[in-house]
Amino acid sequence: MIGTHPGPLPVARTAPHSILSGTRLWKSGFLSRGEQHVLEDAVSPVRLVAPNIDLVREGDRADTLFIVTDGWACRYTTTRDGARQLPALLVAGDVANLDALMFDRLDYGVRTITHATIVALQQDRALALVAQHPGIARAFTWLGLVENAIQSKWMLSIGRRSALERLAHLLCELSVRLGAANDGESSFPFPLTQEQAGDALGLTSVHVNRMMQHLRIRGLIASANRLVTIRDQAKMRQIAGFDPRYLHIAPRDAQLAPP
Amino acid sequence: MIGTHPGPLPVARTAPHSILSGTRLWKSGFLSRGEQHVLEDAVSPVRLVAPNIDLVREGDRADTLFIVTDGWACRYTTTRDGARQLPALLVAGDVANLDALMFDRLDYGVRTITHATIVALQQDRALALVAQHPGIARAFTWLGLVENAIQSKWMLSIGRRSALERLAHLLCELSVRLGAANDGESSFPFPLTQEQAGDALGLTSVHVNRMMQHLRIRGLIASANRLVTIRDQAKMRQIAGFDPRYLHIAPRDAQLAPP
DNA sequence: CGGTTCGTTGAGGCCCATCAATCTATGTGG
DNA sequence: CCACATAGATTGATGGGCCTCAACGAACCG
Repeated sequence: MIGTHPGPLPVARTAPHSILSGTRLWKSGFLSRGEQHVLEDAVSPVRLVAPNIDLVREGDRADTLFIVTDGWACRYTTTRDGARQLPALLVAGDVANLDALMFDRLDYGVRTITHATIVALQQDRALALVAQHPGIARAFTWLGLVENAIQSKWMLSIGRRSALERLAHLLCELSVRLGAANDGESSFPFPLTQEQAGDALGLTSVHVNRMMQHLRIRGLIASANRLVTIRDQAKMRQIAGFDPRYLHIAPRDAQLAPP
Repeated sequence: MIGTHPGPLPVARTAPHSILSGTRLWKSGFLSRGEQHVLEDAVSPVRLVAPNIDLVREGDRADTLFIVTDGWACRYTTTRDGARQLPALLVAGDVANLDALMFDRLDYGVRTITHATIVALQQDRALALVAQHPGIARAFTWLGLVENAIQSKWMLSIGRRSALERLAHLLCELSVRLGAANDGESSFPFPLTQEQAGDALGLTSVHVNRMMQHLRIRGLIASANRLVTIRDQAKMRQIAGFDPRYLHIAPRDAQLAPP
């Protein structure tokens, strides 16, 4: 569904067809080859999940980490009166619920957006791996820190940017995270319902619709059957105030990973 | 300025007057006594900082972790046109910039709010400690995960709650984080300027002012010289939709910490 | 005591929510 | 293959929550 990531940075490849290559854990560059194998072995068989299925519900016990290997999912939180906010969009390669590593209860839910392939990792096994393999430990904490950085930027968007800027910022972010071309034009899948986009941006679906039109009419984007193409990267980033560094796509010392 | 935290949960005390006891790293319960000493030794001498001083500016190199041992500080981010959003408020015991552990550049700034006492930890020393001491590693990643959870809740507030609910939620959160009494009334220092509160909540200072009055007139809070008291916890939590579990004040296995 | 920061209050307006209707696309069963 | 159902996109009208601008009061401080 979502193509595998060719990846802008050439990561030392190991087993090219392993289920977890392409994962952010891998791309972090912290895993030795041995650790990669150990992790592959610890993980559950791949599971295919239909759209709009909860992997975890808000407040559920959390004895399993989920890794999204294909498709889209999201974390979601809700207020008592049913309003929904997505703290994170999860694309191929993302770990859905890092907290499950150390918490026994999640205060958010995880739900698929598209058809998705999911791999599970039991909490106790993950903890054991983290204790025994420094590279795995580092990869996990690195992921946590990156998520933190992304969330901070989302807060800035939701708290201080206009609806148009917010939407533009999200599209710029996804363009980079999905590894779409960074020059001139860039196309990437965007399977979100306008309602889901609104839940990510703190807006209503109606207003997302109007802002999308705004961007379309201005010739900044085009969109057709769940695919968005940014026609003018420079202008979009200008509107959004987007600077991709916060995504930490290239970790500080990916090249320095132990052999 | 801000009192030391007696702490609602009885943590196994070690050196009672050590500079880092009272810190969330300590309270995490993951540090063995030896690790506590090692950490104490690795840390810079205490530094007193005046209000409104940047410890790190946005985009600065980040070779130092800062731990707030007394007073208040905040992380801040800004848009190109100067709007400010605080992704986090930092009170006594918080680590200001966990990311400095693995990133070489921060995409947010850290600034004091009140007079504060700060302790610094060099990145390379921190990394060495994390590599050698599993308890220290676990404490750091646990802290990162908790910060994640708090940020998610803030996003929900900013994205989906009304101004009144947002403010109420923040006050409820601070009441718990500061260890104020949880029954009936609870008083705690609130040194934020209304403008700073607005920057935390995604509001203007004017509107924060109006919402504070709203809460005051309804008899829900009282505030005088930088001190807030919540008069009716139950009703405040009701308004805010506040459930303290996301703060993870008591870590899952604090009691299980190695001796 | 003058300056500066912060809190308070008012008037006016805009951005986005709300409500509601229509249109389109996709799928389903007969 | 069509009738129908359903989910999602689109459009319009209306209103309100919060912002903006501006002025004034209050507290703090050298």
